[in-house]
Amino acid sequence: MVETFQLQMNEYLPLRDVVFQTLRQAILRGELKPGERLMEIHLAQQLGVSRTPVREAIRKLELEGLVLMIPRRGAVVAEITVSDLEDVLEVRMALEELAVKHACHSVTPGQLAEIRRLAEEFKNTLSGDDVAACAQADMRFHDAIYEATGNGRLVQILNNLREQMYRYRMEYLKDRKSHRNLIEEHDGILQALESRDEALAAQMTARHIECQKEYFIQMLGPRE
Amino acid sequence: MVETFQLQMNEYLPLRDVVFQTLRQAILRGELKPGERLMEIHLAQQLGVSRTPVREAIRKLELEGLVLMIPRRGAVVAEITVSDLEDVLEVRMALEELAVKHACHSVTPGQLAEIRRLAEEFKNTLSGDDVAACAQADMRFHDAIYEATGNGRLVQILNNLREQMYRYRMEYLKDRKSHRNLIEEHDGILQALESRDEALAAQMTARHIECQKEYFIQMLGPRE
DNA sequence: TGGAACAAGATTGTATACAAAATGCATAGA
DNA sequence: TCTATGCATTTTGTATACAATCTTGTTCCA
Repeated sequence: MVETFQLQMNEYLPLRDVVFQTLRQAILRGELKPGERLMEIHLAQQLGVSRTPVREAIRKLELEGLVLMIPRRGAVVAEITVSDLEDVLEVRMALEELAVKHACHSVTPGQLAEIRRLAEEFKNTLSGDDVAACAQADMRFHDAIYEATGNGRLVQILNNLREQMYRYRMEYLKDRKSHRNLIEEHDGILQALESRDEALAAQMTARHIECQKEYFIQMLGPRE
Repeated sequence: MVETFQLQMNEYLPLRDVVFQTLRQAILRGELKPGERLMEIHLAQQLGVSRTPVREAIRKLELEGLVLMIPRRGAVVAEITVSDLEDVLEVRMALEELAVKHACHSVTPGQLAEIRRLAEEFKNTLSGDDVAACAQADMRFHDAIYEATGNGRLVQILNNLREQMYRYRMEYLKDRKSHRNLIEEHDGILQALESRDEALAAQMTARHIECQKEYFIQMLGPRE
């Protein structure tokens, strides 16, 4: 099985960053599967670069937890167990609640309008078939809320936690049965933000995460 | 000004990891100051290794946000502003509360005994003069609580957030006026855990963080 | 047939080499 | 004196080289 992920050299970026992003996406999207070994020479040849940028990219993936380093054996794509996923979701729940509560009193009218627009945009993508576009739109909606907190560190951690679950979110979005709930949940969060009701916003957000959690666990439970 | 941080090659670890930990500590402890450039050859020579492990270490520091990469100019130690510190503390507050509440119902009697022992040990170190030892003991006390949650991701993030503030915590611990409060706060948390009172535990933890926050802000406020 | 020992190949860890870019200084000209 | 230009130096980005280690497969012996 020969994977073929291409480097996209749009702008001038160091190769290591391009390789990092390429490998990162390949892992998060499941093109590189858990347990698979990342061998430097092979990756380098496939991407048309030398080992050096590949190694540096792997160092970053290592810190992010996406690959596991085994000394003198190299990197393997990290497994994600149900238990890992539950751990991540528990932290995410706490931080998403923090974010939305914070946003309730820090969001500007302009940001609120943007969030409203993004919620609408998300609804529109759901009617289409492009799951990746849905994921993008969903991400932008939530990002707008994160940004409204003005807490850069919170934004960074939440982004990271969300991306840990990219694969599973895609499955969730593919399932049309979840669409109705998603729209309602986003609307709920939006309304809570508009009325600046912290408690309600937290509650809506918690439900939003909880629904995903149940789906993931149901999806993964039987397998492992 | 010639910095002299030595590599400590206790066990067999890849050089890149030794370099990473060495540079990381040097930054967190303030030996490498914000704004300072990290030049590969110099660091390599100083540490007695080649550029390769140094570069790989820098890639990890970059992802962690401890250094800032400027393309074709290299790495500089990231600035930490008061605002950054407040951001970190806000996230930490939420996650410390999550951890202690979780621990309230997941801590085993054995773990509780260990936490009690570590609280005692912390008190003992406070009577001495070794600030680093105090920091260690404090860390172990909190780690034991984190571990009691059984949530590996939460442990990892909390550890990381705590280390972001290493420098400032040291100042806090040096100030003998804070000792009395610290002991009381730890006792409060311990008692809440023993009675498995989630609300009280969260409240005690919040106060613990809040005190540190006030100290840090008071300390840094005038300067920047 | 089973297992241990050894050898060949593959892979990582580290060092070094080389090219491209950025910086800084010196010098020339207005 | 001030500015601009060009050259030398420094530094990064990438590639390659070499050694240490691990894996694997084969052979030999019990």
